[in-house]
Amino acid sequence: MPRDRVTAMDVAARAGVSQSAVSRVFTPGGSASKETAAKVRAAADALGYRPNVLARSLITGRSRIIGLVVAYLDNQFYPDALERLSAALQKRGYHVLVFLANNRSDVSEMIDQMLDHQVDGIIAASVSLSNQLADRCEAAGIPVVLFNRGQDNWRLSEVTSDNLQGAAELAQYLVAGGHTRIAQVSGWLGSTTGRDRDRGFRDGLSSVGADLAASIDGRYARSEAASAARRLCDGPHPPEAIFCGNDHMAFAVMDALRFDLGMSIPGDVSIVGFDDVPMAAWKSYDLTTWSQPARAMVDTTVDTLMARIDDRTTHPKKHALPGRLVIRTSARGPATWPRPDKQGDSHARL
Amino acid sequence: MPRDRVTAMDVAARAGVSQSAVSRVFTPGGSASKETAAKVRAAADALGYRPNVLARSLITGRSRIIGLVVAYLDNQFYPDALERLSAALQKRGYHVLVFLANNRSDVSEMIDQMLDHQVDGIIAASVSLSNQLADRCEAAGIPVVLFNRGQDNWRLSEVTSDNLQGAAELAQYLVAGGHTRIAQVSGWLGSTTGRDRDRGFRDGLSSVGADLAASIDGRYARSEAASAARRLCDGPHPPEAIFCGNDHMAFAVMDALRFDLGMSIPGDVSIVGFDDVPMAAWKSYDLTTWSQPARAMVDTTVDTLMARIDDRTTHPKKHALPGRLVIRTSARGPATWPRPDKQGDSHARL
DNA sequence: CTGAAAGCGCTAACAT
DNA sequence: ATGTTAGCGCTTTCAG
Repeated sequence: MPRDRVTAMDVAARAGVSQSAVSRVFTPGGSASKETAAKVRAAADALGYRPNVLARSLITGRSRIIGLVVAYLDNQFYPDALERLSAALQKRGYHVLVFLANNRSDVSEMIDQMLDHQVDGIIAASVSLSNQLADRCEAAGIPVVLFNRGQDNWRLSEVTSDNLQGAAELAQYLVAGGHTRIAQVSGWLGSTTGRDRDRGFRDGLSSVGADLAASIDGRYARSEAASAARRLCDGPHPPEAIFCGNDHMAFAVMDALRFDLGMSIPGDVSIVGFDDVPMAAWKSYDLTTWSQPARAMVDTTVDTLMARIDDRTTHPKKHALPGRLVIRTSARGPATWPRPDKQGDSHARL
Repeated sequence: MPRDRVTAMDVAARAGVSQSAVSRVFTPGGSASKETAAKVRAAADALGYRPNVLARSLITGRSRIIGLVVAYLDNQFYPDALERLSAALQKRGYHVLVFLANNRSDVSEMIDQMLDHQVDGIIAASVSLSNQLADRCEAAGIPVVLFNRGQDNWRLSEVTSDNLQGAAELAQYLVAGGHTRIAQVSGWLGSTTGRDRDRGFRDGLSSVGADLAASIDGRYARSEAASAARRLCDGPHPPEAIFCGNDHMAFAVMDALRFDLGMSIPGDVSIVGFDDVPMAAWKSYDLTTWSQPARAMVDTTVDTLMARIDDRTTHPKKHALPGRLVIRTSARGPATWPRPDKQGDSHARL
């Protein structure tokens, strides 16, 4: 029944001031005398008044809402990122309108709906935008930042970790660990992260005179990764090590090898992943992996977005943040790491 | 630069009709002749017009936004639920404003902000609302439904699974499997789900003449569950079986027992969980558990919410949906299950 | 500092 | 079926 919200008008009447006075008191930059403010506040409290954000947004043209598209939530990296993003945004007074682009649901449609809702900015996690879509956002003056996904598009900001470097170091680590036949269950090669990690891994191998024995695209999916692993290892010459394009697939690979093929890890085969999701530290997997700096990635994403919201002339920027190798027990490794010369390098950079 | 959105006015001018004609064409129930509609559509397309949802909501008083509060996302049950809820809501033309009540961040604050945004309804997953908060929502005329959490509050709708029944059947299953010393790492006893499962499990044991050897509150947290498991099993008389208040804790318990205490599952001890999250089927855990009907819970939640949005006089309702035992290998079980008499029962009910 | 007045972009009577 | 006229609840000139 109570469809009668209390409005600024009601408060004004009770406080004996004009409605615009009420508005001023509730507007950050508003100028009002101490007395007026006090009267208004009292009346507002008594009535339980809260400004209608919709009306405010309609005028100011800023909704303080950020649209967030996420592709999937079964890879623990994303719930984790979502949690952090939401917290960071909330701290800055923004709210999050989420869209899950699960299967083949139309990202284009979602972007349109976000635009309809006058979002102040858009974060696309692990989904890519067509040029056309990017245009539409730009036309609407809405900044977009890609999270954990790149794009050959100068209009869009993006935040990733240094996938090339990470995959390369994993490759070197495996070689240093004495592995010869090395295979890969790559991330989806249709995505920039998948391609970059693939590229980085191959380059890393060549940099130490090794090369890739076999590679199958696991498409970041558990079932595909599992079957890839079985195909890779069920032959006469199974690999000694497998690099997985992300942790999520690495878990599937480990399960398949251990329980379907009865192999031991790292006894029969070493496994490394990419991301360092919380589960990678669970003893059942204890996965050696590359840690993507989730916290820094989120902070950078939010900073970048805010900068562009506050100043539309700011240019889009691409960030590739540094990660680090996290050594656990799923892969046989060298006695010491980082290798001495590397150590020197990183000192030199300080 | 393009801060100049195209409005219904622009479209009207170009189409040579009134602005309200434009509105009618874009309003579901609007009456407009085929010709007008065509002209308007053409003009709108040419201009790239899309109605401003904010302005619309301001008038209609309905934002088509649902506020969703989630406590944590590290338990896979919730990302999963979020994904389903978001999809179900989207299908009905609603959007989701998410709030993560991670630590002790104020749920009250979040509810207020949702109210400020004129959400049409609120879903609270795994968080409880004080009576005061419930009042505030009711005063604003916003229906609330609790997901996977109950409350002694007649004003709030709630959707859970039949926690009592589920925990009871798990208890009976363990006893039938020949376990004598049975312990529990309970869900957080400060929550209704935690208490119901605890109650159900104890009742289930007594129903077959058994009782609980030990119980520690794991508070739905991984680390607490792990240490509880160690305390439970590190003594002279370790239990033969442990019931965990949810799968998330069960994984922690299994890891702790296997890797810290070197125990075998189910050789040394049987473990059962509650939820049947996707990970429970992973071979590393292969957890016997109670399947909460996530899909049905989500559908019921959305239906309930929609019903109350469309008709404010609808009374809040409490639903406890049926789940089912999922037998895997983490617990020693009886040769056959369901027990014959049970079988008869369920047939009788058809 | 404060009130009056003009909208933000749209929907919903109300006439025609 | 369509145009005209009021607003939704608020911010923001503009006078004073």
